[in-house]
Amino acid sequence: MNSSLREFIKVMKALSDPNRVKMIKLLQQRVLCVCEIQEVLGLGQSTASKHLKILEEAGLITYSKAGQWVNYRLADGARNPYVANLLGNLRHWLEDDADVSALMTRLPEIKRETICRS
Amino acid sequence: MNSSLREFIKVMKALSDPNRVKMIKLLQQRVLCVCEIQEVLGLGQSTASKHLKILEEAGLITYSKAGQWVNYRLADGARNPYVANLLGNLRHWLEDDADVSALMTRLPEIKRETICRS
DNA sequence: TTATCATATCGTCATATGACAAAATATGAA
DNA sequence: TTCATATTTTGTCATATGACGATATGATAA
Repeated sequence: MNSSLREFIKVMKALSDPNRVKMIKLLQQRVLCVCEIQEVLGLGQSTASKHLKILEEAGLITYSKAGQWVNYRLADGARNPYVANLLGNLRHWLEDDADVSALMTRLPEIKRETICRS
Repeated sequence: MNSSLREFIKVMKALSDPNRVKMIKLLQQRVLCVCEIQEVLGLGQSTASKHLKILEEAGLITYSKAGQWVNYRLADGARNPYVANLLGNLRHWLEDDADVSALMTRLPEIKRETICRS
């Protein structure tokens, strides 16, 4: 079990940026590729990719390659029960935030086929 | 209820520094004044004070003045149940971290009367 | 008042962070 | 092969963070 302070700090830092928190909230809805996330959040492509890497290194999300796409999804809670608890908390924590709510509303309109070209 | 993304980020940032996390762990044991915290963590006085302010502004701790001393303690969980849950989590999260364990062991030896002069 | 002690704030500096554009990789199609 | 697409990596820059010392504030004691 990995409960070092260093790991804890990594998780907290990962959740210290609004865009990364929004990414977690989005991924709690469904699996997403980088370009979908980039589109919803209005970020540069490299910026989105970098944020996703930070979340992945903190153990909060995982990815799998599917052809030219990289699918990101929430990590399952098996690795660390405290992280699992925190992510569970986060499912409801930001329900009254206007920005986050707006994202949740817009997410169903975001379709990979519309954004990406293949 | 205060569940805005901005408040959430403030909490995460407050917990993104090792010294501040240690302060929370120490305050989970007992009430402490600034000079005790400064001594245990080996920080400069201004640095300790500044970190405590950040924790206070995030709603994680509170303080009360007692003469020339300022007593810091954990905030009760009433303000935000998610924060309360997180702090509860933190009671056991870092049990196997060597640095934190060492602090816990040393804390009983730290007495305000020994450090402060009055 | 003056002196002392505990704490807070300010100024400065080195490092960390987050943004973007540009270049590098990797995959799939022609 | 060549081209286009999706993603990652790299470089640069402005801002944020954390450290300290010096100074300011606030309370107690003489």
